[in-house]
Amino acid sequence: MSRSSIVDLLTGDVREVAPRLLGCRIRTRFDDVVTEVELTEVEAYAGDEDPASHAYRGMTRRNVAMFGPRGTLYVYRSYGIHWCMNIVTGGDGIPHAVLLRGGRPIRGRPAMEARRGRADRLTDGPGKLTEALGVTGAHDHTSVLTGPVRLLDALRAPPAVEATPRIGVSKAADEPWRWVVRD
DNA sequence: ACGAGGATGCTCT
DNA sequence: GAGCATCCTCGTC
Repeated sequence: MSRSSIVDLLTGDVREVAPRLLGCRIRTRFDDVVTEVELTEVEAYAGDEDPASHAYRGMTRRNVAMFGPRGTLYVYRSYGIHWCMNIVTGGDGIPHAVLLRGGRPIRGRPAMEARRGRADRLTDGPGKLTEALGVTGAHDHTSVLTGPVRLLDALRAPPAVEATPRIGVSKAADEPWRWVVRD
């Protein structure tokens, strides 16, 4: 089965799509400053089937973007301080999404260091990754297919991945819906 | 290596 | 008013 487009990449059950995103890239371009990472850590959130999802109880002011088309970015504020980013996979009003939790910088490292205010631990957490890429609430509801925050296919063969329970959730804490690139 | 605690603000009950 | 899909610093071992 071959992949013909990024939309195809995002099509399917969110628990199949999420691990498939490992090795793919997120590239942002703001005022001609380009930063790019290769994804190494993701989590799946399965809407009304998933008590840990922000969309478990339906649409709220915060989570509207999750009900948008496949490829919509859902950016929310975490613990009052950080921004975290998801890519919507459900489409058709189905609020399934993949939380981007970590990556490896492959382009624009100086800009990432400037945004993070340090030179180490640039992208090894959802808040850090989002900050390094310059993504904020202003980008909520934009599309990773056409917007300033772009999802790009992997440059090489898919990496070996490993499934674990999700981080920091209290509901459905046993579901192994977090995937990381195996070291 | 690991754990505790603080910063900080918004969402939903 | 409670509870966060977190991060950082500073203790201690």
